[in-house]
Amino acid sequence: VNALSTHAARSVAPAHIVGHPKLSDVAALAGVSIKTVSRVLNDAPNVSPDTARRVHESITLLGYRSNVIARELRGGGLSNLVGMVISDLGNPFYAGLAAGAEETISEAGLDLILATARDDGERERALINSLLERRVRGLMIVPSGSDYSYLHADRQRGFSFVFVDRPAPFLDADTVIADNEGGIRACVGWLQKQGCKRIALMADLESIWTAEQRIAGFWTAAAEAGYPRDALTVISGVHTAEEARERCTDLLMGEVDGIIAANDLIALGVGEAAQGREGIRIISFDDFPSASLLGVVTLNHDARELGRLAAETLLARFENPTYERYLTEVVPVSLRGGAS
Amino acid sequence: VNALSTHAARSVAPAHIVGHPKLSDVAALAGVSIKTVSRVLNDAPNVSPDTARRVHESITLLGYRSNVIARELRGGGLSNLVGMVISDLGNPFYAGLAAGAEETISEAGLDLILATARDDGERERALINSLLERRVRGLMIVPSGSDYSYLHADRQRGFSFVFVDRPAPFLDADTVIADNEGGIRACVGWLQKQGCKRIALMADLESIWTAEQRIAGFWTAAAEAGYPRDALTVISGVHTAEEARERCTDLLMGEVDGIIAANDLIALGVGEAAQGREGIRIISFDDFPSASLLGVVTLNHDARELGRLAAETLLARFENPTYERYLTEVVPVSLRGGAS
DNA sequence: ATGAAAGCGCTAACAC
DNA sequence: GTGTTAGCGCTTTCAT
Repeated sequence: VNALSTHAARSVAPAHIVGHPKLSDVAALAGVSIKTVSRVLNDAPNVSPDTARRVHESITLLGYRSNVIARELRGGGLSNLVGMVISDLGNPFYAGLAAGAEETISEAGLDLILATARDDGERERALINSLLERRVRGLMIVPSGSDYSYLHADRQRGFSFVFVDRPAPFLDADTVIADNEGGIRACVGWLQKQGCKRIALMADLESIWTAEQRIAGFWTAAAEAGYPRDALTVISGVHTAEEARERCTDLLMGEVDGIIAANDLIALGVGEAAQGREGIRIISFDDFPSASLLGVVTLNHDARELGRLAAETLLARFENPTYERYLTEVVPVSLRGGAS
Repeated sequence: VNALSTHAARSVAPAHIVGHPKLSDVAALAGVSIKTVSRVLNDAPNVSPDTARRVHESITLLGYRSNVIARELRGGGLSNLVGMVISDLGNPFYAGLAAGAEETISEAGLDLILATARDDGERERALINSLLERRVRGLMIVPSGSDYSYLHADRQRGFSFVFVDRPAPFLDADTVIADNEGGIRACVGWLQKQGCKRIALMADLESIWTAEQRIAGFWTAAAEAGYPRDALTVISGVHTAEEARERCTDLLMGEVDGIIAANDLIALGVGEAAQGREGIRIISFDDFPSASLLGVVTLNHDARELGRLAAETLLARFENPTYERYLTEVVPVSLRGGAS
């Protein structure tokens, strides 16, 4: 798919030109020069009230709409668009991320342009390039790719990137991630406190950084907690709620008495599969709406909040685009509802 | 909030200029004219292989990125951006709508720019105007406003709009909506078949068109089905799952034995409140992930599908922007899993 | 095979 | 208070 690539729009019918009136049309109708119209539009001083009125009349009469493309070009090239690349809007976690980011971005008077990479590194790269060509003001990315060195020059040049949820391999840039290891440690701790003897982690594709981190964290935390190796199970490569439910039956057959769901989708599947089963504890890394209903305990890992934080980090970076210290914010996560 | 309005970006720090190299920089380095570079970029004929190579080298050396803003301006003004205005990304229904639309739009080689109006008519109007000023190719709107006559001129001019989920008051334009009345009739029918004697509808704010439609449909369908007026309850103004849960306790106290949730959020709240209660049937207009788990039956009202359909309608409209017949597609909804 | 000039719609600098 | 000129980065005539 070459979506979003430079000339991608060719695949769609040629744009029938929409006849927007321009400054000169307004000027002609009002009997003034285009500069005067421009002044009126920008409430610049030195316009006689009478002229201003005439211009305004012509504007509404013609249905004139200022052309941001032209203004931005003239103004030096940077748009007030901010790009965001996520993997999938259908996933509540990423939708929440986008919602939080959009909120903060629009409060700052900027617009968000959203694209979904579907965990496809190739597609993601095309999307990012296209966004860059559109001269967006900055970019928030939930990386799906494996090498971001191609963005080095842009970053050096003062273009602002923030990577969210996962760091960018081979690129030093601002990053906002959750404390995956700490979160998993909290999960393990909670299960242990509940008296679980044999515990399992179910995680997404290991190619996804967060999954890999959480798996690694699980081994470490479980060992530290004193669980013997043969009391531990890890099931990975689970990408949908449906798959989670299916893979879960194996666990439930076994002697596992505690399960950690590494994300919301998995928690949904595991929660459903374990409905009505006694003596099995379930905890989810991500927070999600129907968790309590399913009897699933969660961490306070909130997508919307993460999105807001990412956007704030980007806005902060705008103030100092070429400052060479890139920061990685690690958002702590703990059991929802506070301590213990 | 004047987010997305013409000069909104002023609220953020002035853009430090990101020094993107331009065509002339590449040309200078390669020792050719800018026209030649342009030719290479557009794989135009009549460029000697040797020159092409030199140009390509310069491009990568400088990290040149073509400027879409400039190209679009030159090319006549229409971008390959498609705008979408929804009420809230945090609501799974709208997120699904956006996901479906994004999929279809990006398959057509266009990009989606997403904005959220938060059910605020004022904000929505500002967003739409801003998108229009950015010369997006077309616009998909889930309307929150009460009067769209201000878009009349743009539509006449050949600008493409598609309204989704709700029609646009005072504007004749392409529209994609669900069969709200038919859906509610199916809900009532199902409850009746289950033997429910006293049924209730819980709906969103009546100011929202879909809520109002579903309420009206409820009265009609229930009457047709032979329910006496005093066997019917309507609770409206319920905007979140939390509210739905709270308002539900009243119903559960009463003799109601069948509840229709007019949307997914309400279904979630009602479903939770009714957990473990015997002898009460619940059916939801919207389909949603954990429905079966909650013991909630749903219609096959799928947001993603609706989003795809909206995008397809827009793409079709692009082919014939000034064709004066605007169509309203009413998507039928029925009990999920087929008949009866 | 390559280049010079004009212009997309707008705004900034300087006239008047 | 108002108009003229130039130019943002690019593509499109039209020359050469």
